[in-house]
Amino acid sequence: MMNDAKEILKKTGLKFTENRKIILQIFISTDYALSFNDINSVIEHKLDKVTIYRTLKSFEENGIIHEVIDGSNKIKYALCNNKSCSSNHHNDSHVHFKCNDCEKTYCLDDIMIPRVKLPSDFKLESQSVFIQGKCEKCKSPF
Amino acid sequence: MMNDAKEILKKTGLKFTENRKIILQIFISTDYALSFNDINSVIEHKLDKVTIYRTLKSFEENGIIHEVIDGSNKIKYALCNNKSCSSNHHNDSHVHFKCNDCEKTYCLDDIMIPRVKLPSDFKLESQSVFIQGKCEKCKSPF
DNA sequence: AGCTAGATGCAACGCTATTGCATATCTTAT
DNA sequence: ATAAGATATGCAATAGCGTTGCATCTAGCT
Repeated sequence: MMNDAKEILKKTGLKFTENRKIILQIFISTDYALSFNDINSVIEHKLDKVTIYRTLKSFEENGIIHEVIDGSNKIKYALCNNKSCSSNHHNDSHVHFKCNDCEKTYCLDDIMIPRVKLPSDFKLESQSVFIQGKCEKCKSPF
Repeated sequence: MMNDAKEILKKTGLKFTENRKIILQIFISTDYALSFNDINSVIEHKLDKVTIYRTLKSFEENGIIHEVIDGSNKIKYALCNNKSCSSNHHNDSHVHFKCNDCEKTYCLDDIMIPRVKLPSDFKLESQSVFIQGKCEKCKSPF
């Protein structure tokens, strides 16, 4: 079972601490990208903010989560479901969808990204697609 | 000649001031997206920062520039070359390219964006493609 | 020239995120 | 099980980006 916090942390060599378990489990049980504030609310401000920020950084550096860009001007992170994420390189070239109503941003890992043909003076290294719209819950008023 | 600051401002109904002319001309003569700091450097800190921020906001609200999301967690703006931008709505669904070396972000207005097929529970409202790599200058070491 | 809405500048503030340092905790070796 | 070393945590302070309130100034009209 890959979605076990302890297993995931063990693989990275990071120390297994209560705080990290708590934060990682929030990621595991959430299907959208999380900001500092999202996490802080869930844990009801019980951890120091520096701890949260540093935890997120170290998770990212160890290939557990990746940064999600959604124009909110806040750093958001989501679990790396892709096995090819590592400490050196994130393979996060997938579709990100942000709901304009609830502001939640989802990783759509399963959607194929069509290749864009660039002018020859640009060298492509990674490509992601960012879509805005309405998510299922916000689409219908019920 | 559409690239005349006075002409552009006249169309919006915004007052034509020296500050706005200066800032708008920076956009006209730059081919990549500009942050507050980019602008502030060019004008050598001669304007109050509030003025710059408010100028950018009003330019955006009047369809002159649009926000460019490039993961820098700073607001960047670029000229709306698309005629369909207005005070109500920006038609900025085009490719953005960010150079991982020089950090400059370009709007590639001429590149066609391939449509992505979304799961049926998401409703698409706008789509942009964000590419990272190396720009011409940074690609070759000369 | 004078009037008025809108533009500007200054001061203060709020929020996000980071750094330095002292203390606490995990992990490994004994 | 314990001690030692490496790493994680918390507190205080700080930096950077962006905004708001308010007083003053100016563009553009009559």
